[in-house]
Amino acid sequence: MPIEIPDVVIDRLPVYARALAALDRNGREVVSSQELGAQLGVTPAQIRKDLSYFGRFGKQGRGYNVKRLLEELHQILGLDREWTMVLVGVGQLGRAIIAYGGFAPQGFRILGAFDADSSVVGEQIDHLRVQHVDELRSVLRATHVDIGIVATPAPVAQAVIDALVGAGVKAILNYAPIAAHVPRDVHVKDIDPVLALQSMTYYLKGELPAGSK
Amino acid sequence: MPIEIPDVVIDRLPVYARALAALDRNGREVVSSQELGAQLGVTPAQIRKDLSYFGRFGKQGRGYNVKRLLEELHQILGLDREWTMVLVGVGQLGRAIIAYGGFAPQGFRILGAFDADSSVVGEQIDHLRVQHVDELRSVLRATHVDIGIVATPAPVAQAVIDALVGAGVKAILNYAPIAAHVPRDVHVKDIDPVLALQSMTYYLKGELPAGSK
DNA sequence: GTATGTGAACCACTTCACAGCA
DNA sequence: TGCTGTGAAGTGGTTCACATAC
Repeated sequence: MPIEIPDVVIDRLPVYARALAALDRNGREVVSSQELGAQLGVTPAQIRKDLSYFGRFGKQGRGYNVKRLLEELHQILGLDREWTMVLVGVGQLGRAIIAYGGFAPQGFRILGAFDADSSVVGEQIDHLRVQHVDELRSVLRATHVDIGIVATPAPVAQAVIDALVGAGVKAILNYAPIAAHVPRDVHVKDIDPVLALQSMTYYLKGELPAGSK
Repeated sequence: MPIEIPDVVIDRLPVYARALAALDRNGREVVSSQELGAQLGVTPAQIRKDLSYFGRFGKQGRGYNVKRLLEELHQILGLDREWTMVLVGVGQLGRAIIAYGGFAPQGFRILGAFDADSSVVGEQIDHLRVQHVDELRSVLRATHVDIGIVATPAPVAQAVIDALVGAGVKAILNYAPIAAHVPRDVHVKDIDPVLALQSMTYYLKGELPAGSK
């Protein structure tokens, strides 16, 4: 029984994987935790400790084989297969998410798009035809979907999340500005640039205006 | 000399503020840490302790005055004024960011948009005319800008960040999939939905397919 | 010589639990 | 009585430092 692995560790693994993929593209064959850490702004010990939860991937005196470690991380994270998603909320934000080219190359595929506004339903956006949100349940019953993306206005977001969870979806990527309520076995990650800005301003407050020396 | 306030605390304050704003819109006058915590999935003690770094805003036996606490948080976070931003990278993502309606109501204003692609320069997007990235420095010298938004492809993101930092910008909202290198007095928040997805898959890996009961 | 893997020490944040006040 | 504010205790994650292996 492996001991419990901290969530923060899991959150860092994709960052390591991303850096290793870049090194690999550059033809790099080996990295030390030292060098990887410098590149990522993480201590070498952090990296070694994180990896040690999952195995012994390095060679003393040498470092880590880039390709090998990248494959291991993909396996650990489940990135060695494709994941399916549905998007709910086809406003400006939803359209941008559909158009976003960053998901597919990483194996995340949007299978369906849903909206409550019947003037949007039926519209073709990229490769998707927008369906009415009432059909969400039956679509989820018919098709295997791993992840729900929520890009609705705040007031309806919780209801949408309830519907997704009710249909068995265990992971939510939440763009709506609410604190989602989900059962403990459902995973939620929030994407909220406004919150990110609003915490940075705390530190800016004390500063001199930008540009002044 | 106030003792050092943990960054995690600062990150939570905007979340509290958002919830308080919602309560206020609903006409709610008072909340207890208990209730606010239940709403946000945070322990009441957490909330009280976080707030205690900044003052004593509650009344024993009653709770917190919603309006009052919201104002205090705005003040603490510096949200009682407007913040100016520039966007670099006017691709699909950059356009979506410009079109995004969530910044302005919170006091975050995009003053300029920049791109290296001369076929994009001059284009009018929303209220902005795209400028060449070479003009970034002179614009930043002429205009006070608090925050830089980076929405470029990964390979040029660090150079753009260097330019922003070189011009005195102390906060970066980074949408590019890189680990930014900045001096210690510059603040960076990353927005990366792919990383969010890639850590959730770790937990999904073990699960049964969605929808199976 | 060099860099990993890891128990132990350390540090930071969270939670407890209760005194104090409305 | 009810809920805040807060030292003290507890917990969990990070860093250290060194034995180990290449």
